Amino acid sequence: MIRDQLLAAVHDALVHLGVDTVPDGVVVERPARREHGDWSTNAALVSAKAVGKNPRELGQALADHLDANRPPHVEALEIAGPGFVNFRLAPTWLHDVLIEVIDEGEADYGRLSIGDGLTVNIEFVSANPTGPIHAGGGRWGAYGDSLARLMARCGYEPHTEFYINDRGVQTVLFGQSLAAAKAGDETPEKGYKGVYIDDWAAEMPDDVDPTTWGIERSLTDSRLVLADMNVEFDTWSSEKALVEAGAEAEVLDRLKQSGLVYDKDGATWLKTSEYGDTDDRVLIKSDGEYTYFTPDIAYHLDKYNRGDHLIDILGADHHGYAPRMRAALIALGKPAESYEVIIGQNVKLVRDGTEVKMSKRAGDIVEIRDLIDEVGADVARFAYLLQSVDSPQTLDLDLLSTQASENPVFYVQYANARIHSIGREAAERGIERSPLSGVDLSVLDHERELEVLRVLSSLPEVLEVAVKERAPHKVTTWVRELAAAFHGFYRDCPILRSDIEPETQQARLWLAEASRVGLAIGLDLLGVSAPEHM
RNA sequence: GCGCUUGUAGCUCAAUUGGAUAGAGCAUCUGAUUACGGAUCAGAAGGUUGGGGGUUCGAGUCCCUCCAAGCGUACCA
Repeated sequence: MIRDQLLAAVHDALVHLGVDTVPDGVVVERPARREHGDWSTNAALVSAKAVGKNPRELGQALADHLDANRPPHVEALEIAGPGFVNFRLAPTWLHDVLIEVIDEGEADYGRLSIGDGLTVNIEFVSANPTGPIHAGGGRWGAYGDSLARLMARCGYEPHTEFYINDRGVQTVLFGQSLAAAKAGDETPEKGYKGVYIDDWAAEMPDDVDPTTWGIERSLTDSRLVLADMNVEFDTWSSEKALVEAGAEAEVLDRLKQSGLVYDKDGATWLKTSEYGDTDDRVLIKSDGEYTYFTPDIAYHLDKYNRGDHLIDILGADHHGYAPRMRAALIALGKPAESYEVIIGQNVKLVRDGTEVKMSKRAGDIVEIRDLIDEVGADVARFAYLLQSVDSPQTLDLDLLSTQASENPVFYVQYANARIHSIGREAAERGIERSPLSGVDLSVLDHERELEVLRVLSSLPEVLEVAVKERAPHKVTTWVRELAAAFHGFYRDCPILRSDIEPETQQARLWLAEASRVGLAIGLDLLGVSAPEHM
């Protein structure tokens, strides 16, 4: 890749100029501003101190040396600002990008190997099976699924899981609430209320265990709505099954071997404070029951059977949970860095200008189902992935539905539809793309054309940063940029118009095809469809 | 009180993880269509990056300190 070639040239030049050990901070990057060239290096700024020169002086020497030994495509070099060396490249480097995109195609362009085959277990959503998933939970579905897709493209082997808390106090209460609703009795103390309880109770047959039936009803609902969002899990893990297989006792034994288990006040504790937790935690309550924590440790241990690296995606309301789980896993001999927790900030839902507080028990929830039915899966999913999970998200339900047609997702999908429209129109006129190897790409020199290629060229870098930072929203940003570049190209560079030279037409047809490939890759990573018509 | 996270344009959010003049969308205003889909394109306006201090060639980004918001601080799950 061009970037590596430039970096290698910079390294050589630095060594030639007496910088024996090139600092790690030396990079080749894309300048923020076009007038600063196509690529730029901070080498002189970072290395100046080591050789006792001022940055501009070193930068000039660097530029001179690189000018005398030009890397491929480089047309001009200049020194700017505090000592940046800027590379100006001939458009040929972008024509090479087009060839690369077409050759590698949807399946392989931007595919990276940085994951090196590491198996990663990603758990997300894991909403309690005591009701429908609310619109806030949809964020984790969209995020987790896209993260898995992103990791798969970057050389990891992700395995996605949904943990089902299908036993314990809450599930019993849920069953009781269903039974009460069916019998027309009052909701039990701290029980579950809401329209869905009444609806489900009405569906419930007479001769079933309400808890078991209710959990299954809830899971069916969750599976369907997640599938509608294009979110699929490789494994649905049942807490109940784990417990019935004796996993708690087993994990307790293993924990005891760490010497960190002790009894106090009639309860059994794990000394999680040994590994960074603020307090020790209870494994077995004084009434003899396991806490939620114990089977969950067993579950996390179990997940290592399906991944060498664990990722938990948790809402901010569960962030306090991470230190104790990490401590427990360390106690079990797992490397601290093999357990990763991603804390996502919660979603705030606004309707009629006021926040909707969500609680399953109070029955006041906005279901993800409602959101999808109202705005569509693509709009919902794109909206979730529009921003970083580090920042709290405000979803204005009114805005999302009334502005559905102005949603950025349509802007991107429209670009795709236009490309397909060109294809249809070309077919109708009997115009075909001739083999790329015979097409003269040098005619692609319009700024609009080059901009499309520039955006396409950045995909590998975007994916690298996105996967390292667990930030699929960067893919969203990129795909919007690509759509913008394409719309600009489409507007200013006609392809099928009768006065367009055949050479130009061929090159532009291929450019459109490369754009299609880029959009397809980006939208697929986001789990959003790429319709051919709109 | 303590801990985690966040604070960027009127609104919703970006910003190549320390780079050059902080960018998009929406909303507002102004332009563009004998065209392959106008769900488009171009432009204007909008900012003391919550306040203050520090680190260095260089800070929205790192450190300290205030301010504000969200979340957490169970022998609940």
